[in-house]
Amino acid sequence: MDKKQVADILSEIGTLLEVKGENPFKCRAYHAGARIVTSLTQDLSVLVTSGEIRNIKGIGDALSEKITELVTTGKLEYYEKLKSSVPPGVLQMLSIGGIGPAKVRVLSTTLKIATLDELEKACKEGKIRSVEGFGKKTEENILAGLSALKTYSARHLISSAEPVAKTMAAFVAKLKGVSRVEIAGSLRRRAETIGDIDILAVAKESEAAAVMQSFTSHPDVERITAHGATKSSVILLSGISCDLRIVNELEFPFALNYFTGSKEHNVRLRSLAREAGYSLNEYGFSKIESQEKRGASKQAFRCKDEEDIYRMLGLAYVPPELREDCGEFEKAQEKKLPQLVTEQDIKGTFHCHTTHSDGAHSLSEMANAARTLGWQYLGIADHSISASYANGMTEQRLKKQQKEIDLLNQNWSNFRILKGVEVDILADGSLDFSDDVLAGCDYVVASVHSSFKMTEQQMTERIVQAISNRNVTMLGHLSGRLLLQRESYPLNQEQVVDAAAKCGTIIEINAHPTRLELNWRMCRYAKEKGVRVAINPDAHTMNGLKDVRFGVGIARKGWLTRQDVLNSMTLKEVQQFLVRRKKERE
DNA sequence: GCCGTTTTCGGCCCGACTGTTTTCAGTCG
Repeated sequence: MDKKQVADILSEIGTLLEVKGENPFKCRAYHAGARIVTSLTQDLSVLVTSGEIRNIKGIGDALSEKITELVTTGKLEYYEKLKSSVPPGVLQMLSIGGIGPAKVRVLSTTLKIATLDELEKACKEGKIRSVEGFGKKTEENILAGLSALKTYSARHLISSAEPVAKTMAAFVAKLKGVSRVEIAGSLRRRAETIGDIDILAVAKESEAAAVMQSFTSHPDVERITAHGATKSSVILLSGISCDLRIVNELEFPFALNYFTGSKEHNVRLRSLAREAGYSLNEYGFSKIESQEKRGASKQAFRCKDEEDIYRMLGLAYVPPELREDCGEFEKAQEKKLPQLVTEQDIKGTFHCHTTHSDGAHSLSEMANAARTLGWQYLGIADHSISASYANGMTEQRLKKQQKEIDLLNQNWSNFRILKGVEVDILADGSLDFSDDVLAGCDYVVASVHSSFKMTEQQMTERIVQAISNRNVTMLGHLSGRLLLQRESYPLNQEQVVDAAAKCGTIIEINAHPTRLELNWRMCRYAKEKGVRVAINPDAHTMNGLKDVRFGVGIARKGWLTRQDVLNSMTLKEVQQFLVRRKKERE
C-alpha cells in the first residue's frame, strides 16, 4: 500500500470520527497524519520497517501502529469496523456545502437518514425544518447543494483523472498487437474538468478482441458498461468511466481528431469539410456524392497525422487546447494562430508556500525541486497574519523568512528565490501588512480569503481598492473555493481586469486544479487589455510545483503567448521588470 | 490522538459568517 492510499484511509478515519462525534482533536490528529504521510519524502515502507515512522512529528503510537498495519498487511481492522458503522450515504452528505459532520450526525440519528435520496425526500417533505437547530433556510440550502452535487459529480478534476488515464493508456500500450496509444477527449484539450477518459489505440485486427478482453479485465475496472470489437467502456474503481477505441493506422489521425473534440470544434470542422465537398468523420474524408461508408479503402485521401487534416481544409494546425470554436478557425485560416506558451517556456513561478505558513515542504526543499524542473527562480509567497487557519506569518516571521532566503541564495549563481508574500485583502479592501513591510518584498501577491458572501459590487470594489495599493504586484487567485461543488465568489471580472490594467497589476492564473479561478475567457480579456498574466501553481508541495502545467493549458486557451506570461521571463528580465514596476508606482 | 524549556495533563488556530435562536453552534477557509 502506497503513501497516497495510506493517507486517504487516515483522512477517512478522521472524517468518520467527526461524523461519530469524536473528540475534534483526535479527528484532527488523523487528518494531520494523512497530510504528514502525503508529504513524506522517504519511502514509507522503509520508515515502517525501520520503525522510524514513530519518530516523525505528528505520528504517535496509535497512528504509527495503524500505518504499520496498513503498509504490512494492506488492511486495517480498526478502519474496517469504523467504516461499517457509518452508512456510505452519510459520508456523501458531507460534500453538500454548508453541511458538516455535526449536522450530518443529527440528521442520521434523529431522522435516520442514510442516503442522499432520503435526504432529498426529507427536505421536500419539510421534515428537516422540524429538527432542532435546523430551519427552512437550511432545508433550501441542502436542496441547492444536492442539485449542485448532481451536476458536478459526473465530472472529475483533470488532476485526478490524468494519472488514472495515464495508467490505463500505458497498460493498453503494452498489449500485444497494439502499435499506438493516445489519450484523447477533454483530457487532451486540457480542460479543467473531464467527463470521462477516452483512450484511442491502433491495433492489429487479429489482436483487437484480445486487447479489448485485457482492457475490460484490468484490475482497476469495477464494472463493464460496453464490450465490443472496436469500442469498450468501463467504470474504474476511481469512479471515472473510461472508453477504449481501436482503429487502424489509416483511421488513427481522424479518430484522434474526432475524439479530441470539442463537439463545437468538430461541428465547425465538418462543416468546413462539407464546403470543400467532403464528408469528415472519425474514419476519414469521403467524397460527398459517393457518401461512402466506413472503411480505410474508402478514404478519399490519406492523412498521416492531424496536421494533414487541417492542411487539407486550408487551416494551420490547431493545438487541442484551442479547439473550442472560439475564433481558432479564423486564425487558422489566416495562418495567424499565436505561438502559445508551453510548459518549456516556464522559467519560474511566483506563488508557492512553504512550512513557514501552510506548505508541506521547507524553503530549501521547494527550491531544490524548482531547480530540478530547470527553473531559474522560485517566488515564495507564504500567507500573512490574517490567514491564521493557514499558519499565516506575522511581519516579524516574514522578515525572518527573508533572512533565510538571503542565506539560501548564496548557494547558487544561476538560481534565485524571490521574496514575496501573499497578503490578505481584508473586507474593506485594505491589506493586513504595513506598506513598509510590503515595500521590502521583491513582489506582493494580494488575495481574498474571507467574507466571500459579499455582493458582486462590494467584492469588486474591495479588490479594486486593494490593487490600487502601490505595493501590490499581483492579484492572487480570485476564489478560494473549490472548482467542483462550489460557486466562485461574485465578481465583475471585466471591472477587475480594467482596474488591473490601470494599476499595472499582474493577474494570476491559479493553476492549482482545484482552484481554477481565472477561466480562459478572463485570460483572454486580460490579454486584450494588455494586462500581464502569471501562471502560478499556488504550490504547497514539491509535487505541486508541477501543477503549473494546468495553468499552461488554461493560458493556451486564453491565447497567451510567451510574451504575455511573466513566468516566461528569464531571471534577469523578471528582476528588472519588478524593479521597474516598483519605481513606476512610487 | 499528539505534544512537551508551561513535559505525563491540559491544550490543541481562529475570525467571519450563517442560520438559528435571542446567545450560540456549526461551517468555512
